[in-house]
Amino acid sequence: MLDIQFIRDNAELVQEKSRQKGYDVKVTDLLKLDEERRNLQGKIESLRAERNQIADALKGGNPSEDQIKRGREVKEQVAQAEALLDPVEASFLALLKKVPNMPLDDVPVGASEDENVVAKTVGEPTQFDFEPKHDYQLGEAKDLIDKERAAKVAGSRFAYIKGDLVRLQFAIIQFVLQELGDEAVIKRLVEENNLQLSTKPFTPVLPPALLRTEPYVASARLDAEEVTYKIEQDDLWLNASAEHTLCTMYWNEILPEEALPIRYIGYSTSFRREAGSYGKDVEGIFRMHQFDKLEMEVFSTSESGLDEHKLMVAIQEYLMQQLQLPYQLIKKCTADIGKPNATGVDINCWFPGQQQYRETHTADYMTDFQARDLKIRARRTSGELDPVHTNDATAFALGRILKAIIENYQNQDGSIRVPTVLKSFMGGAETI
RNA sequence: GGAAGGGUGUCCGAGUGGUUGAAGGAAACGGUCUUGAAAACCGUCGUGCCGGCAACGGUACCGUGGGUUCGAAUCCCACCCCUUCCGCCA
Repeated sequence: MLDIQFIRDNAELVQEKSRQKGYDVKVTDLLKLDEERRNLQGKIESLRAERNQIADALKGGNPSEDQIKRGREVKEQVAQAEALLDPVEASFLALLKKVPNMPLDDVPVGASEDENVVAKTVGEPTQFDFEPKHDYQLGEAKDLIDKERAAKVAGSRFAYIKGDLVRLQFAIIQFVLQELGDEAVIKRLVEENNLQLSTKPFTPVLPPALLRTEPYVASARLDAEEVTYKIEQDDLWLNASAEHTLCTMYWNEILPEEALPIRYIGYSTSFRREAGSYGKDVEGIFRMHQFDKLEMEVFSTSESGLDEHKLMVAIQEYLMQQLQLPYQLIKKCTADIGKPNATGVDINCWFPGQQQYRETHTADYMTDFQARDLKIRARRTSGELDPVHTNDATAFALGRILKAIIENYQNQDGSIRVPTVLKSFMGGAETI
């Protein structure tokens, strides 16, 4: 959530920026409730002070009938005042939670994803002297993807990924862990982008794939039950991304400033109900109920949060360039960055089967919005406590990136070339 | 699934209904000592909210939510979570 003090001090700005994000919150209503709440709270607190004084005076026991009577009266008054405050407090909190994070000033203002801005295009759409095929055509022909049998067993939007395609996935994982675990790579990207950052490499993490409601809600990421699977029996949700179980890792903790930045590269299977997207992308492995993902998560100080975001985008581009995949860098507009985000970038990779750029990566910078709810704070060397800043970003969503490789690296005979940087992890194989 | 034990501050850990925002220890910070460091010694040291320019004052918080009481970390009820043992299983 946003800092209420910030909202009090910047009511008009908050109203305007919320509107830009498509959240029609009534800031004046919120502030009215805030004032009401503070008034009631003041009254309750002075009544409580009186109650405490009475109790204090009676320390040691043997109170008289009169004293007990007076104590009871004040107690009754406190209860009445609290009963008035409770609903006000509840509506105040509900409204406060509706306020989205403020977009940074350079986020393009737009009403829908159509107004996202292409910041740059790297590489050219892959050229073929034959009609390029889709992932499912190539994958099914070579028995690398079997969705039909998966549908029999698990339903639509599931697949058996097989054979060399599995080896390719593990090659990508190995490659990413190698690059992100290499301080020299991080250092180069930090320097090339003029970032004031530590060169600390990313620590690989295998997080749990399920999480409980309470931390999930606190992460501000459980906004739509349509996208997330719930295990009713056990109050557990299947994570829709490793970021959900990574950002909640330090829930309710105070981290020493010296520990920051904390940089993780998580690997987890991700589950999505895709309830709102019936009929969309039903072919191939672009939009699945289950896919594996390598996800970066960084906890940092407030000063370095934005640079950490830039570093993560630089890493995404670096990885795409290493795989020599053509892509566009998309600056998401206010309507598309999402409620907890201050800024957001997508990478859309070129898919020859569809002849278009489609989203394969996203990078989210939440400033302190997420950490305030998660109560993750940094103990600064000055002794102050400060919510940390959080960033998450896709390294690779394996389903989509496998599809991108299959389609961009296809030969006319249906074989698929192995990207150069992955060959060493594929036993030197040239094609699959 | 069966049984037991626990959730207290940055961490460990004590806590008899009022003198407890909470002993003691560790860590951290400041200092004394030292050529320097360590050790030793002295001091400081929870968080949120409200009010105040501030010093500070008020209030809440001992897993969560209720209850009893003039007064609850402490008593009662419900729930959540963790650990250990047995069973089952990878």
